[in-house]
Amino acid sequence: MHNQQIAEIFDEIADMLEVEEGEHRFEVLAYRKAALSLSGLTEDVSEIYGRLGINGLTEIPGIGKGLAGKIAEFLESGKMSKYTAMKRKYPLDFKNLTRIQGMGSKKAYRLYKEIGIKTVDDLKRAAEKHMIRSIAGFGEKSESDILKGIYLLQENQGRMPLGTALPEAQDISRKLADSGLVERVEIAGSTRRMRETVGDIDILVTSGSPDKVMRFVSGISNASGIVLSGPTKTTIRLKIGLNCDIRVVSDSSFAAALQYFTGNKDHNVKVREIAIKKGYKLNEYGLFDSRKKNLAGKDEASIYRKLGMDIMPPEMREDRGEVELSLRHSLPEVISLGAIKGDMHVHTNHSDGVDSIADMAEYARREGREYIGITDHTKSEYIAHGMSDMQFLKHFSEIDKVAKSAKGITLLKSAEIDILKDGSLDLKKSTMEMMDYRLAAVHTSLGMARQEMTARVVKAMESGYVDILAHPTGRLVNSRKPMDLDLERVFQAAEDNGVALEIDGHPDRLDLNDENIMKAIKYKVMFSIDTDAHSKSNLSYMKYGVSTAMRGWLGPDRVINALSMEKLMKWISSRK
DNA sequence: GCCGTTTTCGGCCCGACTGTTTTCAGTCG
Repeated sequence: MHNQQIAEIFDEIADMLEVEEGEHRFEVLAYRKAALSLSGLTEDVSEIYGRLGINGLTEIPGIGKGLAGKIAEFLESGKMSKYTAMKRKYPLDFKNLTRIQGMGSKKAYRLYKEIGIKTVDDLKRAAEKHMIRSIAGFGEKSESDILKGIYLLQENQGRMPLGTALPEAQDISRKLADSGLVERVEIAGSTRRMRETVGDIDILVTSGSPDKVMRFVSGISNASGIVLSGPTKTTIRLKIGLNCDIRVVSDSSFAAALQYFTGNKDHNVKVREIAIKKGYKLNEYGLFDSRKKNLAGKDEASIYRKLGMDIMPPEMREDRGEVELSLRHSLPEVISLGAIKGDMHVHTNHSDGVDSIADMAEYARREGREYIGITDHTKSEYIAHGMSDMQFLKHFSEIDKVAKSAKGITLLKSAEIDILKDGSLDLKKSTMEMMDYRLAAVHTSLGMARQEMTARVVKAMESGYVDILAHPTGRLVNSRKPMDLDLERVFQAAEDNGVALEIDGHPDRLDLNDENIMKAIKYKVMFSIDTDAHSKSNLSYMKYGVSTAMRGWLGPDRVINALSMEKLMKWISSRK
C-alpha cells in the first residue's frame, strides 16, 4: 500500500510548512486534508493511477493537480522532490516527535534549532538531563510533560478495542448519572460511532454546577490521574490506559455539542461547510444564524434538518459519502439492533462455551432473540473440546430435548465446522445433514499463502455443506492480522454458492469489518450478524455486530437473522 | 494547495486549555 506512505510524507511536508517563515496556513491545511483522505482510501493510489492516470488521482477528495503530480512522481520514481528538498532543511523526525502529547511541529522545530534535537530519543535524553527547561518558551513543567508524553507513548501504542472502551465509558456515564450532579449524559466520539478501536473516550453532560462535575470526575475511581482540568472540560487518565474527556455544556447547546463531538473530523468539516453556505455558523454551542440566534433544537436531528439534511446513525458519520447522500435525501436504510431476530453463532459448554444450552437459550430470549443456532466446535478444535460425529448425535438429541421445554425461543441444530487445511469439512456428510444449517470457519494453519488459503475457503464454500462462512478473515482486533485471502474471490464464491457471510460481533473479532462489508455488499450475498457467544453475557455482543454492519452500510434486507423463523428456513432450504 | 448551485478568485472550522507569559502562541480535538 502506497497510501499510508504518501499520507505520511504529506503530513511531514505539512509539519515543515508549518514552521517555515511566512504564512503557509492554508497550504498546511491542504496537505493535512490530503493525507487524511489518502489514508482513508480503500483502493491503493497506484491502482487508481495505473487505471486512470493523473485525472484519476484528482478525483480523490483533497487532491488537486499539484498534489496529484507529486503522488505520480512518487509512484514513478519512489521519490518526491519537494519532500526531499525540504527534508534537507528540516532533518528531524516530525512524525514521531509530534506523536508526543503537547508536541507540535513548532515546538519540535524550536528544540531542533536551539539544541539540535532530531529524534524522540534525542528529546528523551535532553529532557532527562534537564536541558529543555532553560530554552526560552519552555519551563520545568513542559520538560516533565515531555518525559511523561514519551513514557505514555512507549507504554501505550495504538488504540483500545471497543470491547474494552465501551463498557468503561458506560460505567463512567452511569456514575455521572448516579451522582445527582448532571441532567443529561451521553457518550460521544469514536465510541459512539462504534469504531472497532477507540483513541480516547468523550463524554458530554449538562449540569447546573459544572465545577462540581469537574471535581467529581477528577476523583472518580476509574481514573489514575488528571491530564488537564478547566471549568467545563476535564481530561482524566483511566487505569485501563486511555484518556477520557468529560465536557459540561448548557442544555441549549447539548444537541450541537453531541453532533460536534460525534462525527469524525471530515464529517464535521463537511457539515460545518454546509452550514456556512446557508449563512449559518455551526459549532459545539449551537447552529447560529446571522443574528446569532441559536436554531438548534433539542436533538441532533433538528440540526441536520435545518441544514437540509437527513440524520444518519452515528456509525455512518465517517465521511464515506453519507453527507452528500443525506443532502439528496437518499441515505440507504441500514440494519438496526431492533431488527435482529436470531443469533446464528452460539457456543455452549458442550464445546468451549461456559453455559448450558438451556441457559444460553433463556438468556438469548431475554436479549430479544426469537431463535438461536447452537454452533459448537468440531473435533479438530480439540483445545476447544470439539466434538466428533458420534458426540454430535448425542449433542443434537440434547438440543432437541432443551428445545421442547424452552419457551419463547426456537433452537436450531448446527455446528461451527472446521474448514480443514485441504478445504474439506471436519464432519461426515450424514452428520451435517442432520443440522438445520451449517456454519463453517478456518481456525488452523492461518499463515497459509494467499492462493492456497483462498482455494481452501472457496472449496469449502462449494461443498454445498456451508450455509454461513464464519469470521471470514480470521483477524483479531489489535492482535492478529487477517488471513491472506483474496476476498473478492471469496465474495464471488459466496454469491455463486449462496453462502452467507458472517459479521462476527464478538468485539475481539468484528469480522467482516466495516470496510470489507462495504466491499462485499457489491456482490449478491446475504450476511449473518452473530455474537459468537461463549457465555450468557456474550449474547449482548449483538450490538457490536450490528454497529459494525451499520458502519458498512448494510441494509436489513441482506441479513438472514433479521428474517422471521419461517423465512429463514425458506432461505436455508432454497440453497440446498 | 484545494475548491466551486451565490465564486475560477478568495475563501479555507473553531473554541478550550496550558504554560510561560505580562497578552498569547501552541496544541488538541
